[in-house]
Amino acid sequence: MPSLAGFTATAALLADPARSAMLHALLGGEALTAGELARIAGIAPPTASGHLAQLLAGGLVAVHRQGRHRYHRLASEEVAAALEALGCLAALADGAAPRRRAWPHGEAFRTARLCYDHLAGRLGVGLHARLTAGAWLVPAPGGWRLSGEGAQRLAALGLDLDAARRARRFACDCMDWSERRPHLAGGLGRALAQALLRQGWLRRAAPRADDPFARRRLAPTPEGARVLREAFGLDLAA
Amino acid sequence: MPSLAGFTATAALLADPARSAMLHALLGGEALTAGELARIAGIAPPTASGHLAQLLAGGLVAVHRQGRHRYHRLASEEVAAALEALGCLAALADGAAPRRRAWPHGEAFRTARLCYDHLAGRLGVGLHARLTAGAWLVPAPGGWRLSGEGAQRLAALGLDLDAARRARRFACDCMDWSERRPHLAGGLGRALAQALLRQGWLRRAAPRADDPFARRRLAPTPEGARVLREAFGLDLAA
DNA sequence: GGGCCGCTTCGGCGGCGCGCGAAGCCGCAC
DNA sequence: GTGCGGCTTCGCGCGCCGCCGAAGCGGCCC
Repeated sequence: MPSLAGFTATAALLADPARSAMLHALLGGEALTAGELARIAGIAPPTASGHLAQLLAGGLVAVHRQGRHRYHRLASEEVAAALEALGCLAALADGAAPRRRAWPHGEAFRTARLCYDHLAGRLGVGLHARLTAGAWLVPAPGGWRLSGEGAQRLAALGLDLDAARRARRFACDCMDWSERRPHLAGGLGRALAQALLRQGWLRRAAPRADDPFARRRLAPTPEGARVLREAFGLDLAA
Repeated sequence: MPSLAGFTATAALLADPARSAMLHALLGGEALTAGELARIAGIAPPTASGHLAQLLAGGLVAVHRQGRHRYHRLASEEVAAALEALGCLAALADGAAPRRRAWPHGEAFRTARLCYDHLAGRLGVGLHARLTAGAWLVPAPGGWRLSGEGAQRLAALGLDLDAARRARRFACDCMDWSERRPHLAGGLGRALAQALLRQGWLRRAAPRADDPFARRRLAPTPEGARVLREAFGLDLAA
C-alpha cells in the first residue's frame, strides 16, 4: 500500500497549471522536447526545465535523448489513466454532465493512430512485431534494414522504398505509449503509413474543433482490414 | 472537455496531506464527522473545517447533517476511482511492483460489507429494495416501520426485533457509497446483520494488518446464498 | 435555563514553491 | 576552432496556502 506522502507528492505534481498543461499535451502520445513543452505551457525554458525534472523524478514522464534535444513522453499508461480519472472528476465538479470519459483518447485511439508521420497503436505495434518476427526487417546499426524478401513484399504493397531510403533514418523504433512496445518510425514507417492511406486501406478521422487529436485517429476500411490480415496476419479487433 | 484550471484545482485538493488523509479515510464508504476526520488527519478542528469546506466546494465530498454532527462522505464513485488511479501511480513511483489495484476496495468490497453495524454493498442495497418493494417495510415518520407480514417473516429468520425496537432509531436509510442507493440502518439494520452473521449465513473476512478494511468485508456462505435467494430473491452474483 | 460540545469563522504567522534572468554546459554546423 | 542554439543550474523575490488560537454560533442534555 503506497504511503500517503507518496500520494500527496504525486498529486502535487498534477496541481500546477504549467505541469498539467505539459502532461495533457503529452496525452496524445507524441514525445515532445522541453522547448515545445515550455511554449505549450506558456512559461520560460528554465521554468519548464525545473518542472520536467520534477515530473521525471516523480516517475510521471520518461525522457529520451536525441542529439541536443530531449524528448519527453508519459512514463506509463497508469499516468494517462490517472489524468483521465482526475479530468473526469474535474468535469463533474465543473457542473458538466456526468460523462464517463472526459478525454477522447480511449479505446479507439489505441487501435490505430498516427505518431508524427508513422503508424502507432495496436496497428503500429503489430506491424513492427510481424515485420521483425518474419525477418522482413533485420537488425542494422542504428535501427533496421529490409531483407530481400521484406523489400519485395513491401514494394508489392505499393510502398515507395526509394523515398524511404532518402530519409535521415531509414527504419528505427519509436516507443508506443499505449502499448508499451515499439512501433516503426523513420523513412520506412512514413512510407508504410502513406501507402496504406493512399490505397484507401486506412482512413483518417475528420478533424474536430473540440478534439485536437481526432486528426490523428485512424481506422481501417473493410478492404484495408482484409489486406492487413492477408499480408501481415493482423486482426485489429483482437 | 474540462478546463485546465478545473483540473489543477481538483488536483490541488488532493495534494495536501491532511485532505488526502481524510479522503482515504472516507474510501471505506462510511460517513465520518468533521471531528473524527480532524483526528484522523492529525490536525486541529478549525483546520479540518477549512479543508472540508474546500473539498465540499470542489465536489469531492458530500455532507449530511444529523443533529449537531455533520457527516461527510465521498461525493461520487468517480472520486474513489480518481483516488485509486492516483494511488496506483504513486505506488509505481515508489518503486513498488506494478500492481493494478493499489487499494483493496475493489469489486469484492462492493458486494457485501459492514457499514458501522449494518449491511452495505449490493447485499445491503438489495435487501433494502426488496423489503420496501414487498411492503415488509412501510414509510413512517423518520424512517420505516415493519408491516405485520414483514415482522413475521423477519422474526422467522431469527432477528431480535425487540432489541431492534430499543434502538434510538428503528429503521432509516443510509446512503450506500458504492451503489448510490440507500441501504438499511438503525436498530433493524443492526439486527439483520447480526442474525445473518450469527446463523453463519454471512462470514466476515479475517482482519489483515495491511488492509484496514478487511474486517468489514463480508461473504455469504453457500447456505447463506440459498437463504438470501429463497427469502429475498437476492442473487449477489448478478 | 444553564452548561457542554461540535463545528465554523476570523486574523495573523510562517513556509513551501513557482516565477524569471543570468550564467554555464554541451552537441551540432560551418 | 568558432559560433549558435537547446537545455540546465543558480539565486532571489513574491505570492499563495496551511496552520493554529480565540471567539462566535447552534444543537443537545441535565
